[in-house]
Parts: sequence; C-alpha cells; structure tokens
Amino acid sequence: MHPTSGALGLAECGVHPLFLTNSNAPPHGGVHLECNIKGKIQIKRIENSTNRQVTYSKRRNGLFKKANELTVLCDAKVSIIMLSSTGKLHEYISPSVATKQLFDQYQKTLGIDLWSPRYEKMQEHLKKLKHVNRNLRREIRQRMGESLNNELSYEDLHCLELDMETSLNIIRDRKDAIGEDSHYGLVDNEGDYDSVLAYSNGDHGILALRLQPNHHSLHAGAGLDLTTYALLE
Amino acid sequence: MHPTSGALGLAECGVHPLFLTNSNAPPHGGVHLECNIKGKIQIKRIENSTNRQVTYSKRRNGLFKKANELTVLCDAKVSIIMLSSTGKLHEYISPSVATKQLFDQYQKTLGIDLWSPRYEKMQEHLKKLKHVNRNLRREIRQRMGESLNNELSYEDLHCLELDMETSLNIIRDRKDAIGEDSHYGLVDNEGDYDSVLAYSNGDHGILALRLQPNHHSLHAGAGLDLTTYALLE
DNA sequence: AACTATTTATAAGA
DNA sequence: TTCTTATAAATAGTT
Repeated sequence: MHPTSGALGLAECGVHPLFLTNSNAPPHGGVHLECNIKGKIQIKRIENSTNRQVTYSKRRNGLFKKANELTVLCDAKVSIIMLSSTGKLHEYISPSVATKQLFDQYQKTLGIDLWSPRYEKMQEHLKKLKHVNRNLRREIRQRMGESLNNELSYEDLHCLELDMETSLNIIRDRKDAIGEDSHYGLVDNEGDYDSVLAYSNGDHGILALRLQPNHHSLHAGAGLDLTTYALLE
Repeated sequence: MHPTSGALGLAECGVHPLFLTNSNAPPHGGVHLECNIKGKIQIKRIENSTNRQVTYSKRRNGLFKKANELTVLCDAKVSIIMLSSTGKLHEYISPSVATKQLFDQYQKTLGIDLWSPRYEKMQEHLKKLKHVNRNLRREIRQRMGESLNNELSYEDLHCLELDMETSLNIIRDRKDAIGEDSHYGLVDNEGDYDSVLAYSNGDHGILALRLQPNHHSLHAGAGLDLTTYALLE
C-alpha cells in the first residue's frame, strides 16, 4: 500500500524550518523521534478514546466521499461496510447498485459461496428425508402386493404374509369392537375400492392414496399436492 | 456529503491569476464556464475510457490506503468491494477480520438476511417432505394394526380390511409362484417374528422396521440411523 | 510509471 | 458536534 516513497522515517519531518511555528525541539537537546506538527500523524492506533472517535467520524466521511466520487467519475460500483471500535456499523453503497447484488457478484467472481456450509447442512437433511421417504413408500407398496417381483425373496414374502395375517386380525378385532351400530348412514360405497384405497377422509388425516410409480393419486387427504409428490421421485 | 463550502461555482476558480500558467482564456473573449486547470475536476463520469481507467486505478489505491489508515488509527474494521466499469473486481478487507465475519455482523446488526429467499425454498421443501413422511408412517402403522384406536372409523377399518385381504392374496400367490425350491438353506428363523418384521435384508433394500412411536428399530436395512429417524418426529 | 501544480483531506485547536 | 486553519496527502494533467 505504501510504496517506499520519500522515506519519511520517524525522525524526519519534511517541513521547512520556516514553518515550524510550534517548536518540538526538546528542551534538553535530545534527538526527537516524533513530528507532532499540526496535520501530520503517525499511522498507529489512537489511544485517546475521544480523539479516536472524532478521527473515525471525520475519516469515515472522507472515505465515503471518495467512494462516491469514484462511483461517479469512473462508473464503478462500490460497497463499503465499516465497524467502529465501539461496535457501530456504517455503510456506503453506490447509488446504482444494491449491496446484495454486489456481494453476489463478488462471490461469483471469486467462485466461492461464503454461506455454503449452512446450505449444505440443509441439503444433507433433505437428502436423508428423501431416502427415508423412498423406503417408507416401498414398504407400503410391498404391503399392498405391488412391486414384489424383484424385491422380495421367498423368506421375505413369508414373513410379510405372517405379519399381515397378524395385522389383519388386529384390524378385524378393532372393527368388531366398534361394531356395526356406529355405522350410521354414510355414503354407501363400501366395496367400491379395489385399486385405490379411499377412506372417509374426515379429520383422521389418513393418507388415502395407493402409491404407484409415476401415478399420483389426486385424492390426498392432508393437503398434499402434485408438487409435493414430485419431490419424492 | 458536500457541505455548501467555499462555493466554487462552475464559473469560479479560486486560483490567483499569477498561477494561471496554461491560460484558459477564450480566444475571443467569451465567458468560460469550466476550470480545467490541473488538479481540479468536476465530479461527473469521465468519458475518455483511458482516463477513466487510470483515474479508477489511482483513486482505488487512494481509497484502499485511506481504509487501511482508518483501520489502524481507529481500530475499526472495513470491507470494500469495488466493481469497475470494465467488470473487474477489487477488494479491501481489514487485516483483523474476514469478509464473511463482517458481512454476518452487517446482516445481524441490520436484522436482515439477504439470502433468506434461497433458504426459504429449501425450508418449505423440507417441511413438505416431513409432512409426507408423517403421513406415510401413519399409513404403515395402520396397516400393521397400530394406532387404530382414534384414527379410523368403522368404514375406514372395513376398507382397510378388504384392501389387506386382497394384498395378502397377491403376496401369497407371489410366494407360491416362487415356490419352496428357491428356499435353499438360509437361517432357519421363519416364524420368529411377531412384533418386529425382519427380512433377509440382502440387496432388496427393504425397510425392515416396525414403526412405533418413540421406538426406533435398530435394524435398518438401507443405512438409516437414529439421526435420520429423529428427523421424522 | 514519474512529475508537480493544485485541490482536497484532515489534525489540532477553539 | 461544528468551525477554523496550518499542513499533509491525494491526485489531474502532463511527460
């Protein structure tokens, strides 16, 4: 940033003696290493808090003014974000552009994505959910006697058969426990379903679709739509 | 940015005539509105492309130098991103900080998230998948005779019973079609399963778990783990 | 890129 | 914070 320019060392002060109005000559003739003449400072942290704040404010304005001139003169786009030592935030952005735009361009040009870790986590989550989803769908298909041909061995089928017999008995028992008396005049459509399951679809929220490859039931009890199912593919 | 300072209008030029080495006096005595004396310019787009580029380069260095001085003097953090009219990108960032950090702070302070739209889509996607997942799990539970008590009506149960009878017949037929002969000496554990389904779990990839509330089968055929299931809750 | 006349920024003081 | 002023620094036009 600083080219080895006129070499103003610490002990030097490129001011003609004529202009040294307030003398910094040491009272006892020692060599002075500082030049505190008005207008010239060393670039190091200003220890006095008030002075630091004042300088911050002045130079911030100067920087923003320069940025704005650059924007206009050179048809450039500039974003400046500053955080003071007291935690205050200040921003300059060229009138012709939005901070987000410029930052997107920045990331694109550098070929990086500063927020990808966050993104990747979600992607991973999504992937897991899709995987689980596929497995759940397959289990349902198998329990409906579909897609058995190349998926299940003899043992698999035998286990499934036994399990379903057990389940069927439980379901029958439950049905009988409720009894016919609760079967007050609903639509008389029992037995109409052979390929597509359709329950009464009240507040039970039961998923009333027969899952098939590339066939989406339009009868989705819980507000699901085709978009949702596309995600499952 | 520009306080109404010394009021240098277009027609004015605060330079003593003594210093006017290259005269801008009109050859025919007209009133001049421009001051093209070296060192002073109007802040408007530089039309000459070469000059614009040169000025961009010079002023960019100036800006970055100022930013660095501000960083050191005032203990501040500065990020500058610039895009030239030719599409070139330049950046300054204070040594003590990373661009991402400063930008996170920026968004936090402003209480905004410039990239949330990107995430919102994924969040929505995620939400839908979870919803579908819950429904799939419920269907499986119901087909296993669980959670029937308050979910299904008599009609629901009747439909489910009929569907499962049909499915069971398909499965039996398929099992018989494969025949006992393909049942070569595997582990002799048929009939051991009454509560937990367990298939032979080869490359079939069948999901071999009995879904129960707060009970996760550790026997997950397709590389699923407890973490995954936690996502389904 | 280097030079320099001039403008601009700014440190200190009020 | 704002104004003033002496001085340092930046820079426009030129080479």
